[in-house]
Amino acid sequence: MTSTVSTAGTAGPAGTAGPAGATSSKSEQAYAAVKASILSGEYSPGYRLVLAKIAEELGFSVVPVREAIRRLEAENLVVFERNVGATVAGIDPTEYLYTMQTLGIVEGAATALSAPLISAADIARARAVNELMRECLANFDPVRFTSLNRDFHSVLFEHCPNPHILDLVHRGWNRLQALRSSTFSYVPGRARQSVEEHESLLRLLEAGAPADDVERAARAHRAATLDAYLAHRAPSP
Amino acid sequence: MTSTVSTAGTAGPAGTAGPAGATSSKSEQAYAAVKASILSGEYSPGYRLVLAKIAEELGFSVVPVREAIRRLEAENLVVFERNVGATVAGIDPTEYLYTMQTLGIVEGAATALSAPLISAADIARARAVNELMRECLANFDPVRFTSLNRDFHSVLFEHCPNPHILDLVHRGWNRLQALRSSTFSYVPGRARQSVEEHESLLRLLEAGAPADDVERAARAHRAATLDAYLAHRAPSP
DNA sequence: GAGTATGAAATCGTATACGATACAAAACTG
DNA sequence: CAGTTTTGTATCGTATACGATTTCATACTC
Repeated sequence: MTSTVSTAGTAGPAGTAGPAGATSSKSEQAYAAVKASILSGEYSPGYRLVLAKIAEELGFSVVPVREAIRRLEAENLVVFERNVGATVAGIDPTEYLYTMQTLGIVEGAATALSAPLISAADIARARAVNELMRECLANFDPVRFTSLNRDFHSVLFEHCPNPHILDLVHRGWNRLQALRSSTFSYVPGRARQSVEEHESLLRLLEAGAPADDVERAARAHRAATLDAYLAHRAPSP
Repeated sequence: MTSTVSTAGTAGPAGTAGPAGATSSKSEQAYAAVKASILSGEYSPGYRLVLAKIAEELGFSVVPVREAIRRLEAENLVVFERNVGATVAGIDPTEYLYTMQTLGIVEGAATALSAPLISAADIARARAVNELMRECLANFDPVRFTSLNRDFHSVLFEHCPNPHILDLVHRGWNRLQALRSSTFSYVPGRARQSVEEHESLLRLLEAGAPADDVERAARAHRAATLDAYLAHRAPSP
């Protein structure tokens, strides 16, 4: 591998095209950079993404940056307005509802499809994460709690054999992460209940429950979070 | 009326869809034009999309065309290869499986969410379409059958109040349409069975069945099509 | 003659340039 | 002084240009 290309090598060009090996294009890099900034929170919701500015920061021209941003738009991480500009997708209760509902559906399916492929080691791993979440409850650490929450669920759906579904799940999680929905949807009593539901889910998986049951449970888990948020916020018109 | 294209499915950026006649940007136009060509079958799977050529045809420069194509790539309607070019997404049994499975999930959910909003008139409309499909069976008209099939299901999920889910459903259908999966998945006995399942679905809706039942039925309907295809093709390794 | 270097053509990726649009502030008018 | 017009600036949208990469055909070596 290390051997540089140099002259045409006899080495079979067969399918190398290593996804990682090939230096990524600038639009790829820009995409990765901006996405990372959004997910990390450096660019918070509402942040104005000025093409020229980002291009300058990265040392690229605006063209690849524009492409990157439109790609992020397709993932609903930024909002683009014609002749005005792009901003990091912001919080909106309705959108939150849509996103949570959609994620509940695709994540439920992904988890159900993963279920038969989850090993005892996976479950142990997830349980360990869940215990750390329990600690966060005591320490009042919602940021870490949210991060661990994603880790927990990742273990449950990561074996999903259908990449399309998996992609949708990741998009949903990314969107929530970009919205920084942690502080937003961190309803007092809910977090504790969530941890308990996680444990139930794990027991269901350990018992080799039918896919249908797993799906229902996973979906209900998310619906409960959504409902808690809605109830928490409903009183005020 | 002939056009089944349904402009939905990933509407313009920022959900504009501005009917106010705001002239769309060239990249919008290019997007719409190329998308239409793919869905209509003018550009079949495997067709090579050369930027300069399309740009010339439309009278634009390559930049907006490139943007349009990358957007279509995000919808899985075209495949882009670095430094090589774009081609219309082709048929691949595995991809077909992934797509059908995913569509089954999101369409099932969309239909279930629509159910309470479907009127008697909607059902009558759907039933009329289904009768036309029955005629196609006699006339051996798989192309029209497939087109009507989309119309039928559109009636059932179009009231879905969650636009994210609706968008995913449209994407799935578009992808199948681009793949021209009709000829591909038109398994002899299956079409007739499909029409009967449609009738069952309508009766379920008329009876005001619980959302869960509707969802299960809609999903099973699609799974049955997929299974028929798999069984039809399975014998040969 | 099989397989490998070499070169030319096609196409993409990105930079730069400029016109178009939108928003805001200043100037004007009654 | 309120409302309207004008002007200015920031930013986007698209065209054009050129270097980079791939691909294919050709010539070459053993």
